[in-house]
Amino acid sequence: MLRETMTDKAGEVLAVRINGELADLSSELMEGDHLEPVFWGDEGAEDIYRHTASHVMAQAVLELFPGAKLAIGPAVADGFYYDFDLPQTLTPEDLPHIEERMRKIVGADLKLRREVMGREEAIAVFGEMNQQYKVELLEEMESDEVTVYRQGGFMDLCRGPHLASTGRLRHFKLLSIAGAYWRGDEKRPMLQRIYGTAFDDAEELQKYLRFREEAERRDHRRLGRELDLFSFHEEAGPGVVFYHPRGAVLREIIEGFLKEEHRKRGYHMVITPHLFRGELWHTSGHMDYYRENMYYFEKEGMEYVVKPMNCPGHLLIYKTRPRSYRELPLKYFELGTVYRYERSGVLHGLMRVRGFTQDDAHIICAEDQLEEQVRECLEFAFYSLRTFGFEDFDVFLSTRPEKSVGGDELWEKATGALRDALEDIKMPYSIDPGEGVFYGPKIDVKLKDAIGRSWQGPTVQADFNLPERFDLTYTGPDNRKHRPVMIHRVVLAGIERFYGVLLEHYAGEFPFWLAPVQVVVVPVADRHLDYAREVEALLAERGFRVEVDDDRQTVNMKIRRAQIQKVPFTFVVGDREMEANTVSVRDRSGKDVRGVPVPEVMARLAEMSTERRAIAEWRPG
RNA sequence: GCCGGUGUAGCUCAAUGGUAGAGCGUCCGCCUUGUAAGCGGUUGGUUGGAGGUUCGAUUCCUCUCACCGGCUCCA
Repeated sequence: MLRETMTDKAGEVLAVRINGELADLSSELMEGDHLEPVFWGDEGAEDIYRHTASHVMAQAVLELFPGAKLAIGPAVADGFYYDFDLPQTLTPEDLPHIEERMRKIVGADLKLRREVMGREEAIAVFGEMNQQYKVELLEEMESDEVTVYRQGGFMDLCRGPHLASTGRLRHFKLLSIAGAYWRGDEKRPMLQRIYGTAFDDAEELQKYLRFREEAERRDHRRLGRELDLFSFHEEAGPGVVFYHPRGAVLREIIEGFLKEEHRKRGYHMVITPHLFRGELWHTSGHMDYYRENMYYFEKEGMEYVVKPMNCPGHLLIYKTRPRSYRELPLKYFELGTVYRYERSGVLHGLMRVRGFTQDDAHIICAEDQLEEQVRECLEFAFYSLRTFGFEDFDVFLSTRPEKSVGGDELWEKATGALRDALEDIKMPYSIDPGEGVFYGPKIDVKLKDAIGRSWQGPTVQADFNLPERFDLTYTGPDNRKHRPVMIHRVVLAGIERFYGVLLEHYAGEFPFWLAPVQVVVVPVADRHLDYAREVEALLAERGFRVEVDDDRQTVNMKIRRAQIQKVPFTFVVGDREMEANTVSVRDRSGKDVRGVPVPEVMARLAEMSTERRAIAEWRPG
């Protein structure tokens, strides 16, 4: 029946949809069922394909390591994995062997057969096979019937659906081995996870593998070293960043942008200390809800905390005098450096550090101003991200977490305001249940970089709790005291992380306005050095970041060095240029234009710079 | 923090239970250079750290630190 329906493309059909539900190709049909074929590329097809690949891998592992116990093995975003409890530890050298065995299983073209089984029976069967993890899963299941899939001598507890046979699997690759806790719980046994990926199309697999190489090429840790931007030091401890001169320049540009844009929008810049008494953190609730992330110590019998957040400091400033409703919304902005303890295994270059600076602001306003303020924050955030070259975003609304302060009513009010603001600007979003901060719900913006990866970006958090804890008030038009609400928000968020994302986004090839070194002037021979210096001085006077490569090296070598350093423009100056007061402009793409008059060069560069244009090429014009 | 891996010159990487090596870089010469590597020489290491086994350890063992891939957590 199915065969006939699928006609000549039958060989390509991976599964079917019966009345909209994905199902095996071998499913039995009922009268009146609506049937759709599922091809590679259709929604859900990848998951089915990779899930089958994970079964084949499990079979291979079981054959190679007879004592293996199976945990779970789902399809994930870019592939699949399977967790095993093995009598021995795997090494990367094992992967090719497992792959080879997988190919054998694929070659044998084993049918995957679905079978419905009583839960008790399944517990007995898997118990017999010493598959205690499967037994544990079964014991927690609700329904009396479960499904298993068999292929050859291999059997796995599985909901399906699957490909019809192992022979249907075309292109796959095992990628890495990692540790993973049983059910993600660190109190449970550590299992060995094998990651892999699978595609029906060879070209797509190649594309994915190239994507991984590209990601490696863009790795900010590598670029940070190659471009001499920043470093980490074992003797200074992990998770704290040292910015080199060039790296500090880029950071200054980012911070300069932030200061300017905040000023334009009516924020007041403040500066608060890094070390406070513990008392303040008890008032704020951090000591109860954030303690495990904080650095604190005692001196002369007094408890001190290295600030993990900037909010309490800003509230102290608010409280220095009585406030009027006329002052609201009051917006305090700080490039606030905070320190948070992160478990040693989670640190990752600039993306996850222990000391970082946030572009942090706290907006204290009346309740009826909340929604508009949230909206302004979002607009500010999107404007900033676009300026830095990010165009694609995903937005999430995170609701009340388990550990939290404040009553239900406050949480509902705050969550409602965030939702309304999002709907107001017609920004599509999804809900992240329980992912809010302990003092309030939040909006998270994730940004997509040049190769499609998602990164945590701006957050906007509504907070009805801290104003209460700190007893914030303002005098209303009615001459009575009112309780303000506050917004915590960051635009680029942790500057370190944003810096890392930016580096990877551009693969170190920054647009002109962001490049740490914008121009290298290359004199052809010694006699052109003075002229090169003149050009350098002219550019530097206008605020451009320029260097002369005065090394006694060939022009080729000096150009090569500038190119490797990803400097946007190289100006070559020799006899002809010196004579005519011009430079020859070479951009990063390798294009060069000879004999451009210096005034023209200056004007063009100024344009690129002040407009913060996302380019660094010399276009004819 | 946990599981696994890695740690050799500034960088990329060799080597081996018996004197630790290459390329690039550094530095010094020569070359005076026209759009991605000119030539020659020179320098460079307590093999992450501490202990142990051994006649002898960079290699084997223990502890420790950092990093990498994950788990978990987050800006």
